[in-house]
Amino acid sequence: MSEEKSLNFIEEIVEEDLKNGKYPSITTRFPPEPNGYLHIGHAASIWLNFGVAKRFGGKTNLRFDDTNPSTEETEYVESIKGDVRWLGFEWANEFYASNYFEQLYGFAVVLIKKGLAYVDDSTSEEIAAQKGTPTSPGKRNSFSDRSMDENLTLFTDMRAGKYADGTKVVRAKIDMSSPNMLLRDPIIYRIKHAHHHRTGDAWCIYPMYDFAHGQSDAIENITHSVCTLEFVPHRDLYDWCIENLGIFPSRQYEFARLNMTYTIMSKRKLLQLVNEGHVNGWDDPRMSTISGMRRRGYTAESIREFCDRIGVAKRENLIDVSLLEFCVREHLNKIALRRMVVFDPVKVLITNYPDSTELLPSENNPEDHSSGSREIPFSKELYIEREDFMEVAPKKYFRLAPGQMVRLKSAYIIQCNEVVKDIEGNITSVRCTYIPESKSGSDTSGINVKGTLHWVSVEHAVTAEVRLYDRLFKVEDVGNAEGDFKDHINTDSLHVIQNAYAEPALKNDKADDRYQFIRKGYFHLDKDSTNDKFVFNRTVTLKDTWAKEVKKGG
RNA sequence: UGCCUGAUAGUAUAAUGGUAGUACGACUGUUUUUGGUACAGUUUGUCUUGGUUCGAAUCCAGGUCGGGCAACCA
Repeated sequence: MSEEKSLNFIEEIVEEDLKNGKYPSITTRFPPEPNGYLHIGHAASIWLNFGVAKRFGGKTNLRFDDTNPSTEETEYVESIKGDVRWLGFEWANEFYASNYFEQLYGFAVVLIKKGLAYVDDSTSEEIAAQKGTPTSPGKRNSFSDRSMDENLTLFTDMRAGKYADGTKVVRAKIDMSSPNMLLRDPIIYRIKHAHHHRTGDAWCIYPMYDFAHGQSDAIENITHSVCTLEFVPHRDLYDWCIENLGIFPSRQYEFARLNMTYTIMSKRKLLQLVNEGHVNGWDDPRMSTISGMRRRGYTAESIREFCDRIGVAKRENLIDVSLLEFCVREHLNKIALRRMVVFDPVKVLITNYPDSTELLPSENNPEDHSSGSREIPFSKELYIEREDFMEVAPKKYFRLAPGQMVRLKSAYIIQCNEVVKDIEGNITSVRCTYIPESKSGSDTSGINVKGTLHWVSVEHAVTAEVRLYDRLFKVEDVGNAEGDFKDHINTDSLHVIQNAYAEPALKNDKADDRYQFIRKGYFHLDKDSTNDKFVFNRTVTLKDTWAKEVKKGG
């Protein structure tokens, strides 16, 4: 399969560790904080963590890093589980850092007893000031001299709820002059009288990330703890805790997080878009969330393929969103059912066609003959796309124009004879004649035309709402653009067509189907659809070389 | 001013002292009842200066540029 494909640097480390017998088998984990919905960047992390374990016969835990009760909610836990499953991954265990609160508390006691932690009554401003700066060392305060017994008592009282938020913290006693700021006696426990989504009000002190993550890894015997580059400076502290606690030696490795053009990859900013109404919820099809992409019609397979193609490395990157679009087109091309839908209609009257209806067969997917075919009603009154007719056509325009011939997909060749306009000069319909011998499948006309158009019979058309999406931001590198990221929002990212005209076959299709509206793009039924109203989201357009040609021309 | 970290076509990623390759993009062309798909081809790269070596993207030294580090966030 992908056996010849070279290993990424994480996989190389794993292969080496396995070969050396450092571990008999490996365990990884995906550790989201349940404070928001997962986005495409998380998908890359999920793919990495689950993928590496799978490739080397190991397992992966799903662990919720829920050590900050004020931002976390059960709703997020549920959405995260749904997203991971939808992406196609199965976790060996579902764990929560909050499961370990008692053990973590015990670890802090161990540190206090070893003289490696103390209770500090300073304010956060004082603590920050005493830390020094990256270029000048910090200074310990007098609280660091408290006796072990006093620290133990104070810590017990903190847990018992005797103190208000912010009045005391526990700090690890490491090195106030370390060049690594994180080692300057970092805070490991703080007081928070807040309701936790799992432990309720059982606790009023909560461990900090740095005192929870590595220990949780160790408790679960995680061999390779993979995280993003911003945690590199945390690794010293991660190792310090493991070493001084004498627990399972999990190791942390870092890779560069995914950045994508025209996209934000920050839960905080995504939350802002939701809360301030710039989008309609976390699963708005314009969002880079997994749920948004799913609703838009992306397939899990195409997202996995994308992750596979972008690879894993340590250098900062900005991946072109067009690669993601390529991946989804590639997959959808193979599975999507072809349908004809006219967005902006112009009426075509075939003057020499009888007043009757004929059923014409058409393939559901030329890439997959097993998908069969359907029958499309054809009659003398049709809709075609307004942009497929021009009264005065440029040279390379292969579509309908006075005197010009085109093929109607799966039907006949027609020729335009006359343009009908209203008093204001707007084109209201086009009068054509058809070539009876040119019927698809039994064409004896000998005529070759360059253009093929999609169409819908007026009498048989069903209407549907179609939602067309554009990128949410106007600048490539939103994360590094000048000013507030909201200044760069594309206010024209949603275009709704209330009444598109679709061939009747669309009525019978199942909600989970993927469609290609011929010449228009890939579409997916939206959850807003009802029994009498269809709503389709455009997942992605087709590649459009004609549009490019037009742009070049003028 | 300190520490950590990175640098290969436009964008990603491979080559782990021995032919700089792949994908996407861009550009040509062929096929096509989707200006889609498929197929063929073209295009563009080792940050820099030295050093080690028969041989350096790879090892060493200096420089340049980018990212990160002083939350009771994760």
